[in-house]
Order: sequence, then C-alpha cells, then structure tokens
Amino acid sequence: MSKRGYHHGNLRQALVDAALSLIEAKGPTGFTLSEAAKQAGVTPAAVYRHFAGREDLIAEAARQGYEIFADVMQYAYDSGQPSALAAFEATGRAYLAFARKYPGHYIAMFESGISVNHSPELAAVSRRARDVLERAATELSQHIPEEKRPPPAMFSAHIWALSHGVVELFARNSPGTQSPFPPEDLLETGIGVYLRGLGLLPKDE
Amino acid sequence: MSKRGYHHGNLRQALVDAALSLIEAKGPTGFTLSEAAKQAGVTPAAVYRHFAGREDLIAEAARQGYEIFADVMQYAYDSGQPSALAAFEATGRAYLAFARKYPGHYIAMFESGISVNHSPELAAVSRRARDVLERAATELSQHIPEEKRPPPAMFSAHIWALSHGVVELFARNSPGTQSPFPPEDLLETGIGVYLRGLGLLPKDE
DNA sequence: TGTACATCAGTGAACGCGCGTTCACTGATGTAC
DNA sequence: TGTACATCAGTGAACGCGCGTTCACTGATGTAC
Repeated sequence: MSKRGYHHGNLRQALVDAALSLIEAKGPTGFTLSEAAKQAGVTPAAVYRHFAGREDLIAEAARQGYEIFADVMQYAYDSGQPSALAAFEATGRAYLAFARKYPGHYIAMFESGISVNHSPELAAVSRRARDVLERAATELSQHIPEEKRPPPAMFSAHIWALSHGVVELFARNSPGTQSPFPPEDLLETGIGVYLRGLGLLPKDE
Repeated sequence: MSKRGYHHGNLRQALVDAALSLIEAKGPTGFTLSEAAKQAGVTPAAVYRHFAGREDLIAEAARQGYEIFADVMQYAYDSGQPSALAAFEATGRAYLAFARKYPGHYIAMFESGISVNHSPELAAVSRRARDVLERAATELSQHIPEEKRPPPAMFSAHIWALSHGVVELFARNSPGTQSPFPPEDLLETGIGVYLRGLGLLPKDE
C-alpha cells in the first residue's frame, strides 16, 4: 500500500464514483457534495478544481451512465443481428439489465432531476442511447405490412415506457412494494404480448 | 374579507395543500416544511400541532392522492361496465388523466420516496387503488381461453408499468424531453397493441 | 544529475443560509355554571 | 346573559446541523536549463 501523495491522481473520477455509490445507497436526495468529497478522502473545496458545482458532478455521473447504457444497448442489438426480432428483444432485456447492474447511474440519469440538456455532451449521448432502440424498432417494423405499421418512434416509445415502468415499480427495493413477479419475467412477457399484438410473433404461445 | 382569527380553522388541510403546490412547482425535493408553513401563513412550529414532522405531512398528501386515485379508477371502471373491455380501457385512461390532473399528488405518491407502508392507512388505500385495476384485468382475462391466459396480476402489472412509464417519460414537462407523441395517444395505442396481443381485440385495425 | 522555478491540486478556515425541531409562552375559543 | 375557567392552536425565539461555496494559502509535482 503505497503512501498517497499530496495529489490525488484521479480525484475527478473518484468523486464521480463516490457520488454514484451515495446515490445508489441513499437515493438522489441522499447525495451531497460534501459527503462525496469526504468519501473520496478530500476537502469539499477540492471538488471545485474538477466540477463547477454539485449539479455538474451529478451531470457527469449521468453522462457516464448514458455512455455505458448506449454501449450496452448497442452490444445487445448487435448480438441479435441479423435477426431484427432477436436484436429488438435483446435491447429490451438490456434495458432492465442495465438498470439492475448500474443502479447509481440509472438513478442519476432518470431520477436525479437533472435535465438531459444540461450540456451538449449529455444531450448527445442520451440521443445515442435512444437511437439504438429506435433503430431496432424501425428494422423490426419492416416486417409489418406497411399500411398497419405504427411509427417506429411510437413503437420504441412504448417499449421504453414499459421498460422504465417495470424498473421504477417492480425492480426497486422500495420497502413494501415487492413485485408479484420477477421484473425480468414481467418485461419479457410484456414485450412478448406487445409484439404478438403487432403480428410479429405467432398467435399461439 | 373577514379578518382571520387567531386560530386558523383548517390549518391541517391548508398545510397539505401548500405541500402539494410546492411539490408540483418544484419537485419532491423542493418541498420544505418551513416553506409550506409560510405559504399557509403560519410559523413552522405550528405544523407540529397537526403532523409528527416533515415526512408525516408528505405521507398525508400521498394518502389523499391515493384516495382520489382509487376513486377515479373506480369511477372509470364503473363507467365502462358491463363491458369488461370498456371498463379496462377506461381505467387505463384514468391513470394518465389522474397523473395530469393531480401532478402534486402523483409526485407525492410515486416520486417522493415515502414508503407505502408508512402507515396502515396509506397501505390500505394504495391497495384499494391497485385492486381496481386488478379486478378489471381479472374480468377481462375471462375472455381469454384458460390455457393461454396470463395471471391477471401480471396482466395488470404490465398495464400499470406501461402507464407509469408513459407518465414519467413523456407526460412530464421535464425540459428538453418532449414527447414525440401526445402521452394519451401513446398510452392508448400501447394498450391497444397489448390487448390485441392477448387476442382481446380483433387482429385488424 | 542537480537546481530554480512555475504550476496547480488540495487545504483549512470561514461564510451565510435555511433547514427541521424544541420549548415555554400566550391569548382566542368554547364550555360550565 | 354573564362570568370563570380550561383547552389548545399558534407564536417567536432559539438550537444545532450540514449544506454549497469562497478564499488566500501551501506544498508536491513536473519542467527548463
């Protein structure tokens, strides 16, 4: 264990990590700049060497989350190719998997109250994540007869909303509100029924 | 304008109303006990005549929200009877209508971080609201051949999640994240596709 | 390899603030007689 | 109808706290020569 020098070396990222673990442990409200600094072994004032302030730190945590999120979605999409259906279903599963694996990031992204327009970078990377799902939806909807094809943006909005709802309502350890079913099953079956409704899955089980 | 007496007369409810308007205006974090008291024209200390503390005040706001919510859902359900399908679709629409009409209550209920088990009353009334949707789902699912019928609790969980996701992602005036479609349309079409997937709506438009 | 020096990451003390909560109190209200 | 009195809703001052942020500073690090 080498003695830490006067300079931290990687304080910026250490602060982001501290913020994430605080958010994960105590919710978006539980995070304070001072406590994050303390957890990184540093004076609160040191934070200002790396961030404009509290909100800026959260925004960076969210940005990193979107970055991971977009990668995860992209990877899932690719793994299902060349089948449009497999690619689409994989991205749906990836949404929930991300929320479970990176709860701190997820909360920073969707529940911390920071706007996706906080910075151009944040807007861009969130757009990138959305685009993956939308592309998967677009390609899948090619298999629906044109005249009864819903707009792909609506299609993907439905799945996004269902996924988000499942996460918020059933995949949180909010005390007392335990899920009647595993969230993964809920999302899987929900998407299944939905795709069947679009004629993209056979009518029978 | 009669001079206010020394006693407020209905301070308890005035505080709840103040809390709701603050929550609506500034989010669940924006609400403070002190400011709610100020808005009700009263000293912060006066709050303690009526509530155990800050959290207790939010819980009461949420409780009143669930009460209204359950009534609204029940009314919608009744209005669709005797058609199981009409009743179900009406409750779906009622969910979103409630979220739009009572944003303060909605946030207190679902985003304030208070547990539904804060008090037995709160647990009971939230149970009542859930039960309406679950009953509608149960009745509607009678029309599905028994062997391919999903558990009604799962059925209603899907709709609950979709509705909640639509509200959170597309029905909030979160700056920059405007919806590509009106939330009402999104929910309506989403539920439509879903019901078609269950064989409860004809295959063709 | 050694020295002088510029850089700049982090310190530590201080700030003003508004928070939730407590306490002894006061005075308006309602009731008993 | 009038008076005495109990109740209790709201006051106002005070508290300790942790917050985000600022500031002049210091001393470790890295570079130029």
